[in-house]
Parts: sequence; C-alpha cells; structure tokens
Amino acid sequence: MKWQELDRENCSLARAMAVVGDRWALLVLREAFLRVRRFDDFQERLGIARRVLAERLKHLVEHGVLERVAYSQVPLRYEYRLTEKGLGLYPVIISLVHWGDTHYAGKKGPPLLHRHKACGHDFRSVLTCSECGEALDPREVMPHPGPGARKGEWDGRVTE
Amino acid sequence: MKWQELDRENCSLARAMAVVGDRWALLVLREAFLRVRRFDDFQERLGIARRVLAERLKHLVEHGVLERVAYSQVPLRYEYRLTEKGLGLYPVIISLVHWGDTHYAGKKGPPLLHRHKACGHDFRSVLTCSECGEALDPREVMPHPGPGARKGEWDGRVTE
DNA sequence: TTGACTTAGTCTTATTTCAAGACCTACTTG
DNA sequence: CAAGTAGGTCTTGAAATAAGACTAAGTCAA
Repeated sequence: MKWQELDRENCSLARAMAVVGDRWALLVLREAFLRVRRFDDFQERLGIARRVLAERLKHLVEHGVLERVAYSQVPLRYEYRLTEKGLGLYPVIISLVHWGDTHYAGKKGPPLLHRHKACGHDFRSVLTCSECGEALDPREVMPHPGPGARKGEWDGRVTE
Repeated sequence: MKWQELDRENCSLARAMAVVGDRWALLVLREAFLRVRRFDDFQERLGIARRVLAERLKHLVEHGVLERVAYSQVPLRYEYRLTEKGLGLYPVIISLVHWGDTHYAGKKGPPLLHRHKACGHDFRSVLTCSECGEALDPREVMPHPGPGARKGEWDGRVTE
C-alpha cells in the first residue's frame, strides 16, 4: 500500500496517521504546543530541511490542524497556530512525551516538566475511561465492531 | 538533522519518535494491540512491504517494544508480542484512534468501538492529571525545565 | 540610497527510504 | 512427492528527505 492511500482505509488510526503520521508532524506540533509559531523558529529548533517544513506546514494547514494567520500586514507575514482540531492532539503528544520520560530520560530525570495550572502540581498524564473514570489498562479493553464497520471487516479479529 | 540522530536530542518526544516515529510503527502496534502476532498477519492486514515490515519489527524488538518469542519448536516459528514497555504506548494509540474517530469517522460512526471490561461500557479516552484527577486542557498546562534540562536549553521558550 | 538584515519561503542535488513482488529455506500435510 | 505454510530476504524503480544555496519583498541605519 502506498502512504497516500492510507486515508482511504476504514480505520480511524490510519486516517489520523495520514495527517500526522510522517516523520516530522508530531515534532512540529510539539513545538506548536510550546508556543512556536513562525517558520524560521520551527526550522531552527527542529533542524528540519526547509523544503520539508514548508510542505509539512502546508499539509497540516490543509487538514485543519494548524491555521496560517497574518500577524503583520506591512510587510505581510504569516504564522502558524493550532486550531481546536490541533489542540485535540494534545493527548497524543503528552502521552508520547511521558512514555519517553519513562523509558529514555537520563539519570537526572526528564528535560521538561509539565505543571497543571488548575492544581499547581507537576503531573504525569493518566488515561481514564470516560464512563467510569478509572485508569485504563489495555488488557481491560475489548475492541468490537462499531456502526461504521464494513461487513465482515473484523471477522476473526476482535470479537474474542 | 538526520532521522537517526533524533535520539541524541535532549527531548523525550524526539527519543520516543526515534523508536515509533516512522510511517509504520504505530500501525504495526495498533495490530499488536488487536492481538496480531505473526509476520504474515501483520503483512496482510497492513499491506506493508515485507522488507519494510521485517526491518520495522526488528527495530521495535531491539528497542524493547515488542519481543520475538518462539511459539513452535518444530518447525521453529516466532511471533511478536507487546512487552510492558510496548503496552505503555496504549495511551498514544487510543488517543490517536479517538482523534481520528472525532474528525474522520463517516456518517455512520467509528468503525471500531472499545469496551472497558471493568465497567462494561464503550468509552472514549480522557486524559487526566495524575495529581488532581481533572481532565487536562492544553491551555492549562505550563511546561517548565526539569532536572534533566541542559543549561539555557529552554531560555525564552517555556517559562512564560 | 546603499548595504546589511529579516522573514518566509523555493530550488537543486545527493542520499535514504519505501513499494511491489519475486524468490528462498525449512518444515508439514495429503 | 507435490503443494502448502511460515517467516523471512533480494531486487528494482519510485518517492521522500537532508543540506544548504538562492529568491523576493520589505526594513532599518548611516
């Protein structure tokens, strides 16, 4: 399968990966969550090739994850901001960061901490069930076909 | 910057991306969370080139995300299972799936639902603060340098 | 009013990675 | 003994990436 065909799969993960699944997208978004907004700042902080960055930002804008906003009229200059849809990727990024903290932080500890303004503490993210509020263990989750499933699509895979 | 140098960055996300940041890793892991374990099953379900799959599985095994376990001695056959470290990526995957469900499900709804065995309900994942238990809004989070930060690394970026 | 600087890109070239599918090896089953 | 199964490797051409030079439009200071 080619990468461009991924969004035609009937799978929410595949469709999400078609938008943010390339090598750089999540790193670009990490910077966006750290309030980086301008082309040269993304480029310098990530060390990404400029051509690739330009294409990636365009792609994220086209998919509504970022928006390109003029912050100066004369001269005309644009910056990139997270949309609501983009903000919705925060759980993905913070989960990856905390996974990295857990397994790859050096002796001294993680390079970056996150403080929850509401309660004032540094936190780790905890994934919980929207229905009962308990922390989620993957072994406690049973996937099963939903309303958008195609006939026979999950046969022999998920009904257990 | 080259992709292989990413894990030398002092950033937990960059280090995580060095392990699971290529185009296929998270899709392979999605299948693993759906109890797929064998080479040919991964290959058929993902439509990934066999050479790329072999390399990717090897990489994930080397990084301790999957383990290669013999499930038959005669003939000798191996399968790939999630390790504890691999299970730790569940929040990343389920968050991406729910983001995809939210923004890319068709009219009929998501193709796959997830039932929490503990409470018996289909759920969405909710990211909460480990300290106060409230749902996390990215606008309520203030990143700041941690013990593993390098001197001056975050100057002008995160202290707000 | 020229020369240095800023911002947001585009373009070129060499290298790396990926897609598709044929092929290989060891064993099993009919 | 022939066909099938499982888990790969190999080859070829196409696509994506890395690095950095270059461009365009405007600003600022002398």
